[in-house]
Amino acid sequence: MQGFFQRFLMLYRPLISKLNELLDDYDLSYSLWQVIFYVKNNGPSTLVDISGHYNIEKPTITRNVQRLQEKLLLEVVPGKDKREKIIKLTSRGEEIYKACREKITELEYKVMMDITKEEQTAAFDVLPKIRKNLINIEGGKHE
Amino acid sequence: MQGFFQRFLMLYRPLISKLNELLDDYDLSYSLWQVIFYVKNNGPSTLVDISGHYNIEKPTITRNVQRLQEKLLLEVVPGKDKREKIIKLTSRGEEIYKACREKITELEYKVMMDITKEEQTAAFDVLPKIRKNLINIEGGKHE
DNA sequence: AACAAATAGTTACCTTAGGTAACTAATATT
DNA sequence: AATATTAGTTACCTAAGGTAACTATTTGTT
Repeated sequence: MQGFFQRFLMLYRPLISKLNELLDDYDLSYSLWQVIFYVKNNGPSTLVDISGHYNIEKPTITRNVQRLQEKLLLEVVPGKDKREKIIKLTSRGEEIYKACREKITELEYKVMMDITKEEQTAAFDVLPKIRKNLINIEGGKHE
Repeated sequence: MQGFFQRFLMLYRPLISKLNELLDDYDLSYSLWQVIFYVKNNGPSTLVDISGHYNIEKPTITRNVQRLQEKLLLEVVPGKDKREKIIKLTSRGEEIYKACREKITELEYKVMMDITKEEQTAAFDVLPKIRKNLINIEGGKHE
């Protein structure tokens, strides 16, 4: 399947910029959206949870959480373990989540219009498999 | 097909970092590789060709071409139209291309091992369709 | 209980990959 | 000939991420 990565990566830039454009209406970017998305779908979380899930370093998440706090979309409460901070959506955060979720789903729908259900499903299933394989190979760094 | 973008973007970071790791052995990064790849597959090209193909602004391509020239992988000759510069692979560039191409194909193979031929093909075909749809929607900027 | 090791989060600073505005030189258009 | 467009460049900016080194708390170990 030579050329798969090429095709994959040719989609990345148009997609991320379309999403950023869409999210810009809510004063967000995809990297901020990811945090909201995680907290919405996994419940109140720590920084380490989010960092681990996306494989993004803690300082980056710290910054993004801080920015979302300033926008009043997240609130942070101390955990029982006093080192931890528990990150939650505010009600404003919930609203924005819903609005963005709808817009994104709508875009997903539009962009898939002319693609058969079977192909959609295949692609949908393939992506996480590739990811898993890639991560398993990846002895590169963590040895 | 809600969640497709999410799955897509969860693959991006591991993939690009794996590729950068691989290309680092040849003192390249994916953004430099893209230029080599284009010139190899489309023949001697101008900066505008490359910029247009990847939808990346000219200054970025200028820089990447300059870096590849320093590495002696590309050479640049003036075009008939004297505004243009024609960008070609050097023989060293051809060699590096071949070596990287092999490594990348090998990785593509590994990462697809446990995926049926049908699913592979479906995913392979779907990606450019989505890209096309996305770009057609995208009145966002160029109006 | 006391102390060493690990963990959560932060701060300061760096890197990569890209973009914008404004320019020069050359070619096309009127 | 004068004007507009195009190819490429330069200087400067931005977004998104990383690393190293730090503090404050747990957790484990003796």
